[in-house]
Amino acid sequence: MSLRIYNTLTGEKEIFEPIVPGKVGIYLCGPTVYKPAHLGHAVGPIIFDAIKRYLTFKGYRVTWVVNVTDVEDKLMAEAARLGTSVPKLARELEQKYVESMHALGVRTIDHMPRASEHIPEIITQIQQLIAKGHAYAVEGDVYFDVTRDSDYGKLSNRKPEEQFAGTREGLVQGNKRNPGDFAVWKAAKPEEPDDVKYDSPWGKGRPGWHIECSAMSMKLLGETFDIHGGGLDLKFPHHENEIGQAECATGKPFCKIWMHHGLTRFNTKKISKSDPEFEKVMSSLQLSNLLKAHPPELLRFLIVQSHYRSPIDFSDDALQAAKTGISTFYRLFERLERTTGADPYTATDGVEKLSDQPTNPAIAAVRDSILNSRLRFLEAMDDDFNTAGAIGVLFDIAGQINKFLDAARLETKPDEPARITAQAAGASLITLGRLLGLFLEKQAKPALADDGRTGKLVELLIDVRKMARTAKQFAISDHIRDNLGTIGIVLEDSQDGTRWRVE
RNA sequence: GGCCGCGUGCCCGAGUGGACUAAGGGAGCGGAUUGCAAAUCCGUAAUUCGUCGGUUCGAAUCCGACCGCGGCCUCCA
Repeated sequence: MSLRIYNTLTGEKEIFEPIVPGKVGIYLCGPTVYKPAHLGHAVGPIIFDAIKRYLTFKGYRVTWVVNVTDVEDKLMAEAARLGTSVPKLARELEQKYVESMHALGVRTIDHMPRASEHIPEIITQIQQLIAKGHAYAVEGDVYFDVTRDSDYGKLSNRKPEEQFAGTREGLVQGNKRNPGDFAVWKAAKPEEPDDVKYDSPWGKGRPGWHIECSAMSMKLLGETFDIHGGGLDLKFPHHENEIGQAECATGKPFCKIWMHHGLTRFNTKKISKSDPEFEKVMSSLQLSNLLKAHPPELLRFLIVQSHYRSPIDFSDDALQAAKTGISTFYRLFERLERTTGADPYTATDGVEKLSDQPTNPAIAAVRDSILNSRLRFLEAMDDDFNTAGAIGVLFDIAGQINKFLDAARLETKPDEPARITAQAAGASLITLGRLLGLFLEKQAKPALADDGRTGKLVELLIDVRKMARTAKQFAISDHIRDNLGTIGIVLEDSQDGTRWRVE
């Protein structure tokens, strides 16, 4: 089965064939670092991290680039408002962004180029555009001429001449030849700070919003590369303009596949900067706040649980449901460690490594069933990175392992072949999950904050409760369990004794 | 006004012409297990995929109309 990817450019799922066999170049539009990142900013990185993991698993050598736009009008305004400088603000927010991404398991980015460090490349590209008649300079500004680009609009299916008649408010014409033209270079104004004024053939100024992506992607990935991604809201104008600039400058196709992910919604609405509720909603959706309130893996799970092209409705209910769901895996991993004596997070050999030698039917059944699920997982991923379908398979596997463990009773009945099977099954599950960036490392279990004595006290209570149960003094035993429950200590009785955990 | 997308059980969410007698999760209910719970396992819900038509031997899947929701049209991940 071959990998198919939905390409916005053609509107179809296409069989993926890299430009250079065995190698894949990916560019994802990263943040403009002028405000703290919110949940929506994590969607692209999370799904592309999973995409890179999967492509790497399939044997491709992948180079993944995420830009940082650190010279831009909004940044200047925000820096002025905060009484700080643009570079200082940009570095601060970039640092926070990188930390958040790392916490979320996004660890496969190869390059994070900054716009401010690619001014020469940007200027070169603008010069190419001017030389070929695709851009023109007016009073220190340089504009891209959309009328000189015959297939401008092919990504978003727009024709510039038809575009502006019914638009909400007429476009500002200014010095532009056509209303649809856009700036590739902006002249500096005298009152602007010196650290955002760059020398250029057109005087001091700074790049327009789209040009940094064309310049940096081509520098790192070549003039034509495989995959360009970003949020659906960037399709027009940002990506359309990138294509225009890049292809007019080089005369070559810019990017083969365009992938756009869905937007995060809150109260069934997109988180939009023009929303009057924006600021209020923002603080609750700010990544740094969310990451303080919830395990990062939960947020990742929530995002990867729906298909990347669908919008994600974020709510406390959704978060709670995801939390309950993912705990199925955590419980299973604990159970595996308990019953096999091996930490599934460090295991490597999955069930596919178990021999086909005739063995007992239960072992053969769980092995075959997991092997089959593994295939379904890969099929889902091959179908336009259907992470939602893939997670469904993960739940199936967890059920299969639990069932096997229920039957094998390893807690009370040592059985080496069954133990090895359980261990391998767990490794298979974790390995597949890691293709989605899940189960990267063991979750810190909620624990009692103390010097160890409280734990001993809990053990003592469990011991007393056991005496009560033996004597059928259930009022006493239930009193102990119920009241420990109210302070977040959950008791679970089983054949091999009573376990407790903190919630 | 133009362009694009979506509408699947109580909720979320896969599936996009025949292997669908429509994954999976959450909630609910029933059962196994348990002294009772918890955890785990098993079972249970859409004769139906917004509505109405059409194409087809066959449609949740393709086409058309309509209804509803959302996105973009130079702030956006």
